[in-house]
Amino acid sequence: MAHEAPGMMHGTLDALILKTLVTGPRHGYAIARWLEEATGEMLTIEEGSLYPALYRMERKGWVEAEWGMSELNRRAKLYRLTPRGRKQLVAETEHWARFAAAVSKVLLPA
Amino acid sequence: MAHEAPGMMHGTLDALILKTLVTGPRHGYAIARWLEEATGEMLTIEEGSLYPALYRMERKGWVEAEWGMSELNRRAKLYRLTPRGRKQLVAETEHWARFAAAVSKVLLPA
DNA sequence: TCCTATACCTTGACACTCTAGGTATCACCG
DNA sequence: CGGTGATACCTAGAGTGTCAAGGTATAGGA
Repeated sequence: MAHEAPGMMHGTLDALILKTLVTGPRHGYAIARWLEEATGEMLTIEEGSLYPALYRMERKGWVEAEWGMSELNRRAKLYRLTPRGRKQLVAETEHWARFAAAVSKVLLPA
Repeated sequence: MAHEAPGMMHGTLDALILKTLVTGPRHGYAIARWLEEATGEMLTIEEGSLYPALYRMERKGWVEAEWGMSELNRRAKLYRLTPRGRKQLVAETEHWARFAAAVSKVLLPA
């Protein structure tokens, strides 16, 4: 649903996408569906954010793309995590944990 | 310190600033210092983000400014939370809690 | 006198997200 | 057969917020 404020995903999108790929290669559309499903529609990736993010991460060497077939036998571009992507995910996860803890400490009543 | 990645504050800055003001009026510089101190240097507000954020929130009616004196008896612009600012803080805090929970659920090991 | 801390301000670049369009294929249903 | 909705990808442009890097001014201490 994402009746959320625009820009809500800012900063965490890469990590979320990378995380989606740890269990194996996935195509873009599946990444978006999986994330929605996994968070009960709480988090939604707009396609206008998703694809640019994937290209960005491909340029950085965090993921690799290859044309293939989806589960429904349709043309799809499959993204696979690279070793560097794995390292990046670890780093971003750690950063998220510390950042979230700090913000929560300030924002949420003790 | 803020050896953090650029853009880290994205989205949460307003809420953090508003929260800083619940205990009473503060001037910009004090807001930045307080937040650093409260998070053990984990979160830092760059001045180039802080002041624009305050003007933004003033325009939106979340805070009100008034020239006065700092604790050190220096000219300082004191910001005070308005009722609308208080409401905004509640909303943003709730949003943060749900957002952080969703992201953590995906990112952090169960 | 010089330096540091206090306190505020602004410009411009940068990065990311989102809106809002678009293409093509396939399955299903009337 | 035509229409519709889901799948799957793509892109241009706008909007926005954050940041880097400059700047001003004053007060106090060395």
